Amino acid sequence: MRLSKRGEYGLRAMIALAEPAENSDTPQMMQIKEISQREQISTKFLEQILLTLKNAGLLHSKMGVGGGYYLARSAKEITLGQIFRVLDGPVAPIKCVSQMSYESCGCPDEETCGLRLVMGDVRNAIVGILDNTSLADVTKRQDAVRKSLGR
Amino acid sequence: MRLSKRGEYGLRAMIALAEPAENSDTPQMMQIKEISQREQISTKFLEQILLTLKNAGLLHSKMGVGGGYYLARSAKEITLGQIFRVLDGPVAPIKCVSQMSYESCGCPDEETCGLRLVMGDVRNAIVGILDNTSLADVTKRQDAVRKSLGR
DNA sequence: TATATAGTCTATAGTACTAGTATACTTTTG
DNA sequence: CAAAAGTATACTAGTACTATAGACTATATA
Repeated sequence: MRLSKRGEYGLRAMIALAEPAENSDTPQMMQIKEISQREQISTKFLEQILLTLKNAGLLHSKMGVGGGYYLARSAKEITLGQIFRVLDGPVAPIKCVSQMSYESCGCPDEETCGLRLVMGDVRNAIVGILDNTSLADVTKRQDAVRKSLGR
Repeated sequence: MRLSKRGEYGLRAMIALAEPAENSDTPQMMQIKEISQREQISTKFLEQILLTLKNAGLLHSKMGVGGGYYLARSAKEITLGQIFRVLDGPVAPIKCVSQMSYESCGCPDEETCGLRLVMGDVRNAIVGILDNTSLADVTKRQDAVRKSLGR
């Protein structure tokens, strides 16, 4: 039940982009290098990931001097589920319970397959979290933890 | 967030072994071939999987004529989580939230890492299902579905 | 005790995926 | 025009996945 490195880095980068800048309430524009240094990610690998996210419509970018990446929509409107699916594919642990990309798993009787029933529950649990957590929710939660730690 | 074929086949086989035989309440002994035919799994691949499960103490076996595999404990005492971990390793989507095999994920500040907080929730949701669902629960549920379909 | 049955064990092979590297663009600003 | 910054592909080393093969060991029973 693993999140790939692409997924992990992509999610971390998106969260970083969602964090409000020092003196502003609006999400910031950041360069690949800034993010890769801050999150300890290979710059070249991160380039690919951000490009994928851009082509999927979750990020916008500006080329040239003073350019960088920024969120395509507000942090409230981008969920972790959207990001995850772009980078790691379907959320479902097994194809026969995937809503977005169903495929039969070849078991003798899908309707009464016990594994399918349970994995459906697992899918729903994961989707329930990822699709109902926005980037804004994440940064809010980070702030709450920081405050509770007195930082 | 994928279940491997090994995990899928292993879980399906264990569920099959947990299904009460026609005229008895006790779990049955089944041969590899029976299971592989019924569940449409390559026999040779299934051999390996059942062996792994046996070496992990979840199955017992009897060699020779009239032999086969049977559950090491009652279906009530074997959870899907136990089977999953033997075949697919840790349940956690990311190492830094794994209880059974924790490892730092190298992010700058683990304590306030938003991704870690959310993935912790995901882990708990999955574990909550897999560790609280026994093979007996699965077969019971299958029966309920069969009945509701009038079979 | 011979024989068929059934599980055990180890090796290996093809394929796909992962996690990057490398390189050569294109666009924008000053 | 030069430098900064993103775009686009191609490539690669390593690992994991999904098996397949073959020889071996234990058991029942005729």
